[in-house]
Amino acid sequence: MITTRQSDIAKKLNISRVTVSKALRDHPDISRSMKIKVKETAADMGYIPNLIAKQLNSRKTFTIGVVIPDLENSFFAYVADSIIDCATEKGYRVILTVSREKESVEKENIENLIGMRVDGLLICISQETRNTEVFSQIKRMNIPLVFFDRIIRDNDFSSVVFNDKEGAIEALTQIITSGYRKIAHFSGYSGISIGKERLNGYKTALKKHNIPLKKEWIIEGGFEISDGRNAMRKLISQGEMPEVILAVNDRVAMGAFLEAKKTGLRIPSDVCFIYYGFSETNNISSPSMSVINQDPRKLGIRSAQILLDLIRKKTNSKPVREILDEQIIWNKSKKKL
Amino acid sequence: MITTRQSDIAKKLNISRVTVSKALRDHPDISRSMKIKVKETAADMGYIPNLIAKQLNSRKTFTIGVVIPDLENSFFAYVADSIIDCATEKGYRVILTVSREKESVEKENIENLIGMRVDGLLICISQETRNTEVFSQIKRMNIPLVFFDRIIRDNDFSSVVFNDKEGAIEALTQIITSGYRKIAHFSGYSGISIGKERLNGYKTALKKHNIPLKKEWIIEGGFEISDGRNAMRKLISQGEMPEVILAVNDRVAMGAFLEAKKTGLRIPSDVCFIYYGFSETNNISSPSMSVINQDPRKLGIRSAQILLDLIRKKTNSKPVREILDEQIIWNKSKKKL
DNA sequence: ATGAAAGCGCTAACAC
DNA sequence: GTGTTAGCGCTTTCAT
Repeated sequence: MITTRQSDIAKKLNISRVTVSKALRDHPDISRSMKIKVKETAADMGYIPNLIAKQLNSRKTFTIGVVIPDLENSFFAYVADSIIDCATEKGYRVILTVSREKESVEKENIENLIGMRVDGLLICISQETRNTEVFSQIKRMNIPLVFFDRIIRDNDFSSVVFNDKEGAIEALTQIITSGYRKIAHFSGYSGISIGKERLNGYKTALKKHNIPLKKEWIIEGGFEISDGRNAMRKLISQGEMPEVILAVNDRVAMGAFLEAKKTGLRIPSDVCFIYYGFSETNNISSPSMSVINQDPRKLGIRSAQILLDLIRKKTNSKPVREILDEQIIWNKSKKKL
Repeated sequence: MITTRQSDIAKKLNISRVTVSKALRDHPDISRSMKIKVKETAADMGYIPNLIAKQLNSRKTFTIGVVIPDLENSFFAYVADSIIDCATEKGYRVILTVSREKESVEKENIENLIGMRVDGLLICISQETRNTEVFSQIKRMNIPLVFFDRIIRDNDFSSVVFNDKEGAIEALTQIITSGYRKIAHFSGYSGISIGKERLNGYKTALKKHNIPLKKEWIIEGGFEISDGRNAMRKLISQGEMPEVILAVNDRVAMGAFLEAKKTGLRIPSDVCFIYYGFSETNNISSPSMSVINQDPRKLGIRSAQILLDLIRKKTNSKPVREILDEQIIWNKSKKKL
């Protein structure tokens, strides 16, 4: 790679490299005419400042490091997009890393980002993550960090998450007061926080309205389309069908939806769906399903804002814990739900 | 931010910083016992090497810069994901920037990445991009660059693109030989390369089978869902309906599909759809549409591979121009198409 | 086997 | 106004 340095400009103009440095940064020391001369030659020579060198002595990189579990998941793609948007607007770059839901990869990514001396970290932990040693080190090193969407317990970092439990309670309350009482839940794994909270919301809502839990109607599995299909098959094989199915995420809902259609069930008259997700994933299912909408852009933007405030010390060191509300988007066919 | 430096380790052990540097890198100069001692204290002190400093004097960053038009577009999200995957595997980081289809933002991003002295660039130009001055500079600076998905004409950079024209010809030929002759095209803008090439393929395919072009059946517009809806409305208002519609991308197809359903058209018996896109976008439309499948992962991986080969001089400087084939995924309801 | 000196490209502090 | 000196954290000679 061929680059022009300040010293090259200095040599060409027969002046000191410091003069060049100052002139380029509009330092008041330098005369107007000299500034113009320097800037013109810099442009002529295609000078592009070496940020690495700048960073080394300012100990600021204007870069934030992001760790997400998976970019193919469009929820996270939207989050990443809005983080980049927000960061870029404020003059920060983004190094994006993907953990593939593996704790070990996550750890590598984080250490790598710290090695790059990013000014702050935005992390959504993997489903596997148990060991919190890395995070203690981050605390010790005093690196600004904001967890988003998923959090580790017992920490004093800032975080931004959705109000999972409340979402289910609100949605199911409305459904129940509309007269439905036969409600099943495809819950993913209740091992990870997201699964647990949503299941928790489901149970709480039913209890609140004195609807007894039916164990067969809480079907665990995974978080993928195939898991939704399996859950639906299992449900159908059991005989009695619910009127409403609450799915833990969009992919499970999709799988269940497709399987239901395949089996000849009419939607929404035989059974209808509501799921945790975000509106953009629901574009083409027909008839459309209802959504407990968790807006990824809101999540990304708030996380980035909080981190940047932390970096710029606009916040005192007390951790900010933000809980975002979801909106419920009802299926357009108002007949059902 | 509190960091441990090599000099801190040196001080603690009462040895020179150079010894520390060498010990950490397993330099043959240093004795086994000293290496162990140094590494242990480094670990104890939570030492994480400063890559910025390393980069400054090696003039290698092990970082590649990526510019994409939009991460909310799941096609590009998949591309980005696979680029990150491929780069990470080979020990490279990725700085991801988004141009939002704006030429000016794209230029800023590129200059920023060069400022960061990335080892190479992976660029998908915005729809607006006309001025190629930045790219000439990149050439002058001798920075490895690979264009993907969209290219600028008359350049000697490497590139990876899909065989747009050929895709339409192959798909339409099969459709025509199955007996269909009434085929419309929702073409986006024919101003940008992608629109032009696909339109070109459509025209060529019809000509090849002696089907006269109907101007009213080539409907321009944009590339979004709303544009698909508009195109469909326009088509319907014109009276005569085609049997098959070739859409320029998934969003246009989606809009057209939804509008057709809304109007009461039966799919696929009244009209059916085939579009440029990738299979994951077609999960839930029902009945499903056919796809001229352009696999974003293939695109991302090949681009990254070519760039990394370029960076590591495995390729001589001759530009590599790769054209990827698409696979046609037919609608499952074999009745139509 | 260990260390002193010099330098990567830039900037802050201090002369002249 | 302009230039000199020193240093950011690390590595690469080259002495000892």
